[in-house]
Amino acid sequence: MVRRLYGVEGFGNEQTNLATSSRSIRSEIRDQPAAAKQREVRPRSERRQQLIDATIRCIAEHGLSDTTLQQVTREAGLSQGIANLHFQSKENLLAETLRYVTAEYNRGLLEVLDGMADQDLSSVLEALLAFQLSRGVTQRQKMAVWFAFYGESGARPLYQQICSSSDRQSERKVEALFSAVIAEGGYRQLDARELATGYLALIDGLWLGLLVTPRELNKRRALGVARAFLRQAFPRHLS
Amino acid sequence: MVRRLYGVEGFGNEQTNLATSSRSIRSEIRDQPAAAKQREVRPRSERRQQLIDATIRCIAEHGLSDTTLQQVTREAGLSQGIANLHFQSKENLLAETLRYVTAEYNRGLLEVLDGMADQDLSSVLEALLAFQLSRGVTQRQKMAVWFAFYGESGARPLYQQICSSSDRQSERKVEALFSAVIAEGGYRQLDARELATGYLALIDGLWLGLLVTPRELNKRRALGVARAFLRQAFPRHLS
DNA sequence: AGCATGAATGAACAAACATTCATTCGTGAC
DNA sequence: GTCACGAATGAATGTTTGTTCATTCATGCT
Repeated sequence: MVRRLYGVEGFGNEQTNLATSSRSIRSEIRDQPAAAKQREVRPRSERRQQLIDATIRCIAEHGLSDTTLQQVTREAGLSQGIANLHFQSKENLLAETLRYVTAEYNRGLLEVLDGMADQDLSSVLEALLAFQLSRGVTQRQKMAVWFAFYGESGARPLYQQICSSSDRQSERKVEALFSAVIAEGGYRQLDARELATGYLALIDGLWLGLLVTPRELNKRRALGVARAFLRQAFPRHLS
Repeated sequence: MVRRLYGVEGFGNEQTNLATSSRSIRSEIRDQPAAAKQREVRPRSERRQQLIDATIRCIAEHGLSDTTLQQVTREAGLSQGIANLHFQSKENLLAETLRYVTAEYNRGLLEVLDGMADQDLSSVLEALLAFQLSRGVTQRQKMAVWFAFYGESGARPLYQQICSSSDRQSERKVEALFSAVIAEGGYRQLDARELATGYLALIDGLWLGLLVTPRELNKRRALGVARAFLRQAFPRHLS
């Protein structure tokens, strides 16, 4: 529409085609032999996931501030406008990326806690520790994304909303587990809610340490610290 | 230099002056009566601090991604180019802001721990808790800045370096305090370093909770959780 | 085989950005 | 009072960015 103000229709086309072919010729000379870029049609959900994955990689590598749509679409091996096509706006792509990362984490947590309903509580506690400090959860790429959004959430209500609903969900699950452990172990003096808040804050802090000071804190030490916390609370449930 | 390529000297000046005065006239009509903005000369250090303070407010309000030099200089009530004049680049201004915030925190921590060297250890522990969850440290403005940089530090070596050197400093101080408490209380089974790592991670996690989920976690509850952690570890030092 | 659909492309655009620098003007020395 | 210094200003600049949309083309239906 706006472009119509400048350049007649037929001429516009010729101009575009000329520019395109001269560009192709130049790339053939400087880059690989033309790269034979072929257009591929894929279902919407697949494209969206492809773009979310690329966004995660870009945030981890360049930070949230320096992540651009051009980087994301290049990382995904797709064209400029495709992010807007599938997500309408950059803002929306970022929000969906945050939603995806938090949902993935909560799904994993649910699997651990609900999938072990028949096991003894000591094993569930160990499984919880193992999951929260597992390779998948603590990989730099994921933590970088997580905390990039946390950092912005102070100023962005939408991010804050997504993060806090995720937090509430996991806190409830952990609190329920701790309640069961307290009942079984007869740890009369403990408050399940307070303990869950403390444990999850400790885990958040350890993740932050793994991200920011990897020299000082590695996964093994973090696991030791977290286990010590649970052992102090539930001495009869952890070795 | 580049501007010289375009527009002759005398003409350029006239153009500039014209644009300026027509703008002033328009603002006089729409805004306050000309506002009489007067130029003030102040020492370099004062201007730098003024800009750092404005940067903190901008990051807290708009987030690190959306903080621009125009916002910062407007917030400071100064002109466009002054940030570059005193900090060379935006990148440098942000780094100096992070340095300032971390230094301020570490100075406060030092005052508490070294200033109470003559007091009994129970009081020092209480003072530590009180400081880390004090009004000054936990105000949204400061925490927002803190975590905004933490979030980006995964991708920015400079931020990571500043944050981690600050962390190391405070960890050493707290570890020394815990060592003394362990010796005095005869808590044989405890490892001061592991406990300090855990305690500081817990505090980080609580700060994050205060920032992201203020509905779920307020300062009083956070203080309760942190005190419970220390009471579990040092029962004979905390009520 | 031909056609209609809409996914994919990428050049163009407007807005926003950090940075530069000629100019202005407050300030202290004489 | 005059002068020189340099802090402060803000218009101009070039670049980068998100977004738009005319065009291209793969795909499945008839």
